[in-house]
Parts: sequence; C-alpha cells; structure tokens
Amino acid sequence: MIVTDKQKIEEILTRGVEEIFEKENLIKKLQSGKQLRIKLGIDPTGPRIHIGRAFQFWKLKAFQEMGHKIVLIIGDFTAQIGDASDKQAMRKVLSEKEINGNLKSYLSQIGKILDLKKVEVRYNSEWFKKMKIKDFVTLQMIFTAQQTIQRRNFKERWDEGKPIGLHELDYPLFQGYDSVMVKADVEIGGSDQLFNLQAGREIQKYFKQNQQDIMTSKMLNGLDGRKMSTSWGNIIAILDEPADMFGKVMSMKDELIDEYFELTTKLSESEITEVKKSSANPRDIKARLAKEIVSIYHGEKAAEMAEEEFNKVHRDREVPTDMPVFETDKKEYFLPDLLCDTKMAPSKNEAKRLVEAGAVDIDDKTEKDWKKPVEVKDGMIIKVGSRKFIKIKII
RNA sequence: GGGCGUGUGGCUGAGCAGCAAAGGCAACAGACUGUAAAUCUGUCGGGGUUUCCCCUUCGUAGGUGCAAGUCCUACCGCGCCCA
Repeated sequence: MIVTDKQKIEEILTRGVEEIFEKENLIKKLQSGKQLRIKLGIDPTGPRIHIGRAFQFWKLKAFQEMGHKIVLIIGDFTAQIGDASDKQAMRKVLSEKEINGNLKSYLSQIGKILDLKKVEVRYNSEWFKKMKIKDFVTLQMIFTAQQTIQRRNFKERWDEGKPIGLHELDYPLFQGYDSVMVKADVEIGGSDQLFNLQAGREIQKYFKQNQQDIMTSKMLNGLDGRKMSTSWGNIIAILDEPADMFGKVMSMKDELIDEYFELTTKLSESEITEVKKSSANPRDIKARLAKEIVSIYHGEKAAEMAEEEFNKVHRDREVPTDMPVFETDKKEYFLPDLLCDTKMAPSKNEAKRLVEAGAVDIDDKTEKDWKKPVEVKDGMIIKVGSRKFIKIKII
C-alpha cells in the first residue's frame, strides 16, 4: 500500500531538505501510487555512524513507511577510492581489511533506524569487481574533464595547487553507475553529494533509463560548528552511550540548537517552537534537545537517567553514581604515576601540568603539589577536570 | 625527460646556523557561569631527584660546522612551467 497523502509528501520533501531535482517530477511520482526505488549509498569509511548521517536514514524510513522500496548501497568498492565530496585534501585509501572491519557493525547500526527486512541491501563490489576496463572507459566518456574539474571542491584544490588524484575524479562515475545497476527512481544524499547525484542522472540517461530524481539534505554541523566528521572528532555517534550522548549535546555551541532540532529529533515544527518558547535559557533548551536525542537511540528511561546524572555531576558538582574503579596494592603512590596508571592523564608531564593547574581533586580536596606522595586509601576518589573520576580499591 | 619551487609538532603556518621551534585552529585545565555554551587566563613532544638536567622530533639517508629545521649531496613525495 503506497501512501500518496499530499501532506505526508509535502512533509517528506521539506524537513531538513536542501534541494530537489526535479521537484515537480518527484511529486508526480510520489502521487502516482507506484512503489519507488529510493537509493542511498553509504561508504563504510569509519566504524561509527553519526547522527548527522542518521538523518538520511530517518528520511529513508519515512519513505519506507510510505511503502516505497529502500535500496541501500554499501559502497565496499567505492570506499576504497574515497569520495572527495567533503574533502579538501586527498583521503587516505582504505584497505579491504579496514573496510570489512567497518562493515561489520554497519548494518546493525542502520537497523536501529530502518526496518532492514524490507530493505534491499546491495554491495557495489558486486558489479564493480566484474567490470571490464572497456566498460569503465565508456563511463568516463560520458563526462568531460572540464565538467568534473568545475566541481567546487576540485576547483578549490586545483587553484590552490593541491593534489587531486585521477581516481578521485572517477568517484562520481562509480556512484552514478550504482544508480543504473539498481534502477533508482530517487536518490538521496547530503548536500555535498549534489555533484555525485547528478552524475547518476547523466549516467542513467546514457544507459537509457529513467533519470532518478535527487534530493539533498542539509548537513548537520559537528559539536564545534565545523562539519560533522569522524576525523574531526566532533560527532555524536548513534552508538554513543546515553550519558556521553547527553553530555555531548550539552557541550555544543548554542547557535547549533536550531539545526539539531530540525535534523536530529522527531519533534514537529510546532513542538520545536513550543520548546524554544518554554525557556529563555539555552541551557534548558539544550537539555531538552539532549533528552530527545538520547530517547531516540536509547529510550526515554535512559534519557531521563542521563539527564539526572548530568545535573548531578555538572550542575550540582556531585560525584557520579558510577565511576571506574582502579585496583592497587600500593599504600603510597607518586601522584603523576597514579594519574598515568589510571589513564586519567596520557603522560607524566601532562599529569604534572594538570596538578599544577589545580585540576586534580583527591577526595574533594584540590592537590597542587605533585611531588608529595599520595597515601592511598580504599574508596578514595580522584577527580581530574570536571568529568573524569576514578575510585581506588585496595586489593 | 628538463627548469623552478616545496615537504615543519593533531591540522594550518612562521622560522635568522645557537629552540622543544612564532602565530592561528583544535585539544586540555583554571576562573566565571546558564553547561562540558560564550568570555578571560594558563598549558599544549617525552622523562627526571624540577627555578635545573636528560632524551626524541622539522620528508628519508649521508656530509660540512663547536653548533643544522636552517648550509651541501643523494633519494622520496607533492606542485607549477616547458617537452
């Protein structure tokens, strides 16, 4: 049963959406009652899926719920080339081994969002491993060098004299060919994918297929306001623990609140407006946002607990309920050694600096002298900064 | 293949023959607070018996200097121009 409700269609085509080509055509297709093949390609370039990426899966889920067929392309082949879309420098090439490692948990992560039983999952090595050189060259003939170079991030690199690998220019061809292989009616992707998605249209045309319509989504910024990217370390992963997830949301820049509500929660527009009116204090709005996000991936209970714990530790400055335990049989400890052994500091120099900066509390008392040996007691609590705690256990 | 450049700490980017190496970003910490925001301040290769000492870093390998990121040679990577 295909849902053709106008309102639903409108909703799916607006929230978090950057651009649609061709919009009129897509609306017509969605209203036709025909089951569409909605394609999303994802390269397993890192082990963890983050909530920015997850937006696209939520979008797919919406299509899925309307009765359309989701075709998920796992780019196990293309991951070895590296999409240049979001890169200002050449990406290091991933080995097959790394890719397989990343792949392992991919589907289970995606399964947290999509009903995988109804999804057509395809690995693009299926056709690329078999591709003949001659066919590849044929693909290359569809585009000119100028067309490819014109693309913004290539152009920037070109102008700045930064290297561009020939293989990088081929990436859009591969992604586009995927569309041909699965006969996609619609492809979605991040707004940085526009070029690749359009290549799909061209290549389908060349192969005398109906051209897919394309929809690009807004890009979610990372916690620090830069693009969310695993290599920047500014991501919230969908597998992050509730407390961690909650804390990360609380730590992000205030200006990001709006886009996070739009792209990472399921609250309706009016609900979002309501939340924003509810308090003048961004802290509270952020807390609400954090709770929404944690609920989605871990359930409401976990979200509530995460909030309580956060308030306890950060607002009320209390000791967390759970903390790692460090077992030792020493009676006396040289403080820098202790901090290193407990992994609270990466090196002794760093440990000393932390102590000198007044970041280290032992049983609630700030210790500023790292030369003084510490008398170790059972149940002693060491705190470094505001969120690293450890409890000592004597064995 | 020839010519000219270039290669610096997580990134970016200065660097005179005497530097653990300016500045910016990121990170970490402190103060403050609305929070792990913002702002301000400090730290930011490793180790030590710590107002000082030692070790390891500036593409790689050698060389010349009391001394080399800084000069020379070779090699590797990258860019530009010419072919």
